[in-house]
Amino acid sequence: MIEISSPVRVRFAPSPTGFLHIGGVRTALFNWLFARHYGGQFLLRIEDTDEKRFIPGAADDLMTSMRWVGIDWDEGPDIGGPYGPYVQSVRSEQGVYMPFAQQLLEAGLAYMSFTTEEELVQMKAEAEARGIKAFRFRGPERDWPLAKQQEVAATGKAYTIRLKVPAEGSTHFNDLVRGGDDGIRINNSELYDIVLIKKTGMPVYHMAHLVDDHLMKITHVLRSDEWVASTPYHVLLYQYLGWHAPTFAHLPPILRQDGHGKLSKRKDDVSANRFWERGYLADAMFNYLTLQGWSYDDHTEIMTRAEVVERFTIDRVQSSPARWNPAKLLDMNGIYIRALSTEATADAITPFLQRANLVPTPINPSHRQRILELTPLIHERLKELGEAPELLDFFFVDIAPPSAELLIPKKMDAASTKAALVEIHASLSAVQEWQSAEALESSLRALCEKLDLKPGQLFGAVRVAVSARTVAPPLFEMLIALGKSTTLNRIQSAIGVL
RNA sequence: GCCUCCAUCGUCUAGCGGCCUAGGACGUCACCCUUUCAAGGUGAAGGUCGCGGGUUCGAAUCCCGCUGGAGGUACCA
Repeated sequence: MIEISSPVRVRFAPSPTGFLHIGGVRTALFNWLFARHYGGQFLLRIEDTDEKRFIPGAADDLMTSMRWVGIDWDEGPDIGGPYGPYVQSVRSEQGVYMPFAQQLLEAGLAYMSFTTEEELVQMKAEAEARGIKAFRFRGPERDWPLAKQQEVAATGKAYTIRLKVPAEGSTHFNDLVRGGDDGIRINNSELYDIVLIKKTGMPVYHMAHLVDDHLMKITHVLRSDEWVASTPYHVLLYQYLGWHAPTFAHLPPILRQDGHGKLSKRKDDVSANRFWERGYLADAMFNYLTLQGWSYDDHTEIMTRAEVVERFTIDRVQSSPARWNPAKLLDMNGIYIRALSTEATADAITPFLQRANLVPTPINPSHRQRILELTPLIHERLKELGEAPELLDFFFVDIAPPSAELLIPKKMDAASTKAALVEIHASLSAVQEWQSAEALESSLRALCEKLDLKPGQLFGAVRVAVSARTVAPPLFEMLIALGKSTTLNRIQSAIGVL
């Protein structure tokens, strides 16, 4: 059993380089769950130290995605907090990071490096040519006295500030989910002198996140597993700065459906906003994501938010990768949709009907009423709310008469189908009360006997005649919803086809 | 290549030395229900616990090796 010392402070620190994809949401979610379960704070921090990849508006999009699944934060760029600001570019401008780089420089634990990117590429190529299998950059300036470094810098030559990693020994850290009891250890000879401050003066991730985590009093770092390889640098930095390192927990990656590689926003259609656009319920997404890398026991999958918060412990987080499984998500979405009330479902599908121009925007009372009537017909058949328009369009707009091919039931021909439809038209015309499915059904069942047709044949012909499709809601409820005159008109049109 | 991590049905997972002739879910298939499609019900197929060695009275569970996969190897995060 892993003991977690409360109170706990965790953060989600995305970089605004595009929309938030589902893997990012999962990372945010686990941090949130961790904070809520162990009783602590969850904060949001924007890591926009990469000027080249920055995308305007991405930060807002990302917050929208998080709010959608129900993740809220106690401190963040939009709401502030005691350790703000929560945007790294702003912090950098305020000079938050430089003093610490300076401290390292003065202690001889970092150095000004005048090697350019071009020179570095060349050095690598040369090393490779000489048969050196792994090139680990150590700047020639690493052993220069600081005064000499400053002298060259004073000439106006551009420089970066690099971490001076130890030549020997190894670096070790513990991880709440990976590496077992012995933790993870790497030889320092595998490390290279990473850049801490770019030549633009902007800190690199390794520097910025670490300074911020310390200043913001982060106690636990739950992040995606791609960071384990650079954690040794972070451990070293904490030592050099004389700070107590937070506890690490590297979350398992979410692999692509085919298992080859991690889920990526470029190759996979997994941006968070895609899911609400297609009609996924936030609760379903929350529940599904919860199971991507975590499980409660051997049989419980459907859980409310409160249940997950209560049950989420770090020791039940998987160390092996999860796999993106859209079929499972779809199934779960169906479960959550079916659990909705008729009213809630009607509200949920309304935007989709509006987007398909089947109902006006804003909605008016009569259309709202109409949607309410129609919702029970498709409610339990819905797996994505976005399917609603195609399931319901023929209730709102005129349909082209179905083709003869679609209209003619099994073991029947055009003539017999036509004859049957004429009889159906007559029978239904005679129905006075157009409100009872039972009345309509008994009328048509009587006709089945009279014409010696199976219900499947006759009902099928009616279904196609009024909806122009073979898959539709239950027939009699559908006829009632359609109304008597529309039903009869469509049957009449179908007769004309044959 | 090198470094690190990971390894149970097609997929996700339960399992932390005897309860396992390995449990659940998704998916698949069959049947029932039935006017179509769903939903629901019942059931089936599907795993020599990646492979090979150990440790132990006993291993899916511990150790070692191998193999496979993923991640990292940027003045990106």
